[in-house]
Amino acid sequence: MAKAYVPSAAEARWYGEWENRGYFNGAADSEKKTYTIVIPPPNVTGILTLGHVLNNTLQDILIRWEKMRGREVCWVPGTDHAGIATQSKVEAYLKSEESLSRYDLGREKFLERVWEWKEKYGGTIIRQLRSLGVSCDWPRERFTLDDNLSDAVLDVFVHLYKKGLIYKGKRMINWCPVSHTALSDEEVIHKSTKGSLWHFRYPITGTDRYLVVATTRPETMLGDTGVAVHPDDPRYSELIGATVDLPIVNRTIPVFADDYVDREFGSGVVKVTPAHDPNDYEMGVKHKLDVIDVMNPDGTMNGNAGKNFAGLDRYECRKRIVKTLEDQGLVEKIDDYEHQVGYSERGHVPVEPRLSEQWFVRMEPLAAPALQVVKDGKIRFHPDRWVKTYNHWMENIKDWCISRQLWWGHRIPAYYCNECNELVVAKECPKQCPSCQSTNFHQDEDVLDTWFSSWLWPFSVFNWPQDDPDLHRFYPTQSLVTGPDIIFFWVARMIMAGLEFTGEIPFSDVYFTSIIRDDKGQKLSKSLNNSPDPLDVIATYGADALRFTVIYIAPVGQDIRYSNEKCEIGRNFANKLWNAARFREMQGKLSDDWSDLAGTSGKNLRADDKWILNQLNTVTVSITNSLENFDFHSYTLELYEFVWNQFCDWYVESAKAVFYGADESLRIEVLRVFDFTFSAILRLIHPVMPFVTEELFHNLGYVDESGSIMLATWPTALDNETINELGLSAENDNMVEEKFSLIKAGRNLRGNYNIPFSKKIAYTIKPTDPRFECLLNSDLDSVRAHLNAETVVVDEAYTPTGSIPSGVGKYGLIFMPLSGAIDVDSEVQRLSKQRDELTAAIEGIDKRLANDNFVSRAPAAVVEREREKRREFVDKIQRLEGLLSELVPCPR
RNA sequence: GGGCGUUUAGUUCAGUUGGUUAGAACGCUACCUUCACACGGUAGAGGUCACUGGUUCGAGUCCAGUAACGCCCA
Repeated sequence: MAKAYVPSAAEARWYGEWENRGYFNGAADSEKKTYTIVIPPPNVTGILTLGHVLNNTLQDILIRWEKMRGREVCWVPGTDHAGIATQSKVEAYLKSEESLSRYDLGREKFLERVWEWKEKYGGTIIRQLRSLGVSCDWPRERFTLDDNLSDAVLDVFVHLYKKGLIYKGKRMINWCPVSHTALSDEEVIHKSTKGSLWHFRYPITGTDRYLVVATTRPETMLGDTGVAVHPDDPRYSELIGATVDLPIVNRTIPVFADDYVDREFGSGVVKVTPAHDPNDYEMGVKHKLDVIDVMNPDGTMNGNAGKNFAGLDRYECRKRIVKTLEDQGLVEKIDDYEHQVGYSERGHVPVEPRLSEQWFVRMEPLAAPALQVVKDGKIRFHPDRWVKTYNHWMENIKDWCISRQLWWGHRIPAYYCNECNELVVAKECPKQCPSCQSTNFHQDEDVLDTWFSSWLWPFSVFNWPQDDPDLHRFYPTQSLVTGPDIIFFWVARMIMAGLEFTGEIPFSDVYFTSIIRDDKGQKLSKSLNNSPDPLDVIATYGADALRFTVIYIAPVGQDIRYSNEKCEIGRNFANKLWNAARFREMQGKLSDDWSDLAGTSGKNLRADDKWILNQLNTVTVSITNSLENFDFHSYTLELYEFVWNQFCDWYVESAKAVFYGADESLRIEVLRVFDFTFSAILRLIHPVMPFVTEELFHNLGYVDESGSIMLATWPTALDNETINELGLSAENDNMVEEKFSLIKAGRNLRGNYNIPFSKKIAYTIKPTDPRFECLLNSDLDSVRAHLNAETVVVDEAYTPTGSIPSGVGKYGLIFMPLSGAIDVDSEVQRLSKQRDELTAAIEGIDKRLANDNFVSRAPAAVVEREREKRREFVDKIQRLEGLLSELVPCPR
């Protein structure tokens, strides 16, 4: 084996092998209980980001783990067609390559080009995911525009329409002036923006007075059709019913009262533009105001704006309006003003509220049952605080605008009769108009929001509504792993869709991942140039290292601060594991009976062997528990701690004493314990580090060429009978750990005199407890190894004569007899410091014990623990005093 | 404005239902290429647990308030 782990070799060797052997593929005809995950389908135009790394590693951990636990697993991968993103990308491509717009090509030709583009460049992310080692069921890969999935979309549309839950209507929607399409509320990002609050004077008709209106959007004044004040505002009450002369356009518009108006804001007078503001629209409907649309779809002004402004961009128009009003003396003042502006998620420009004809889904009836299943705990969120967010949105749910003025997507299955304009909603173009019997129809031009296909993903991937065996076996799915940013877009809607269309919850657990930021806490973004390419990271540190690190550094339910350097954590850990295996390989071939401990008795084991087995047992239970609770962070923390600080630091060193020793039968026993433990370690790590564990499982001979750790079983806790037979106990653990702590005290003595660890020296241990003495004598070799001692003498009657460096433990003392002179002053200082710390601790304990309230009210066990602690500290102090009294200054 | 979260060592974070002298990693200091590993070993320094008050025999942990930062919604 190489001196250090080389990830690229193992990665290249195993991924293709796993895939070829079909390990990733769920079998619908299997008898096993199933475990299914559907991937959050990444954008087909996307490339792998660290967010995907985190998300997919988590899913892979679950899948690999459940497979080892004996479930028939199926992880369905795929991509979504990402309507706006993909269409814009291809449009930009055609523009730059061929100077063609989509209109030049026409709908059909353009779509051909998008498909071509998708085949050529799309799905990069799917190929990249493989380098991460994910065990997706690739033959089941789906795309939201696949025939089956499209069919599901049409079915659902027709179903909801017939049920009266889909309607078409003229409403105020969010319009993206760049993409020229409607957006749902969820696609609008509110950003705090520095702007101005302009105060304009609107002359009151027939007087020389005026009303001051405050606005953040001067250009919309061209479409004003009213002015509103609060009904109880005494400043304006007499003007209600009057009119003002709208400047520039010279339109006479009414002053009316509406309690929507905030008297405190601005001047307390609101200009009302029903065509360009949702609240104004509501007021317009209520007060029967005219609706005058002054803008084109691209955000420029139209003819209604008047010839001086028509054709201008909305922001250019704003400047000119202000200028014009200033010239006319109609600007009262301009205040700086910071307010929330809605930006298009895709177009990155402010959205324009716009009145237009769109398709909507009535959400309230769908939300009610979806709210209930989460309330009932049938679907659990992790961390569960997201339930609050979910509930809040669901309880205040608004109708979903699902039509998009795009070409790339599922075209709305609505047909209009060319003769009488009758609307027919059906999966296919009707043969005959039900109203006028005409046979000529045209289909609605719009396509559906991409999420309208995504919300069906958990069952459409299994060919719903067809009667498919996969659907019966693998749906409902079990876990969903996704970002909290799409809880509304996707998670909530999937729950609604699952219940509405299949009558079942689509999954039972939802894990919301952390958001990855850079190490300064900034969001990763292309413009900041702070998003590392995961493929580069994998090339440098290895896929396992990246996987492990990302999980290890992810605090539960909080943002991750990531930097490439942090991947050293995972790389070093993989290397540590590798070298532990390498050490084992040097000791000869694998034990024949490594897979269990049958026939082994505690009589044949050393205390250290019992200790590591008990630790393994504990960590196995604990890790399994962490995974069951979706606590991935703890999972990696516990693995790291156990492998590094327990197994490698203590057990491997302890085993060396036996491996390099003369007792052949003991050697066989210890090798077996080592092999048993290490095989469990590899299996426990496998879900998060699939490559190195597979490589080592083979290198050490746990499986032959044709086998795989993927097919190995997940370690479980030993039963009580075995535990008793092996003599595992907390008492033994405690003794062993006290031994380790005395060893550390011994090493510390070495450090104090700058004696390198490589130099073998003599130690004497004076046990103060017969059990401890017995423990030491039963395995002195390992103590010698841990101390790198020439000799270790255990002598219960030992009395130091003269000044000898020493350390104190719970069950004994350790001495480092030196031939040369010792530094008495520093010895005195060191031991006194320890004594003083203990004295202080005892003072604290005495204070507690002197308190009657503590003694009478605290649980007896707690009080007893304090007393026990006190005894221990007093003992230690006595020993320290004894040692101190022996230290005599050397004559100088 | 409403909601959610965070604040513990220089840095990034653990810290179970309140109960040892509050832990780890990285970084730092000293020593060490010893026979698995310098992607390593050994030892060490480093913390009035954001602040104020409360509950309690006992608070990093529970409660209330304050501050700062972050996210979501309006």
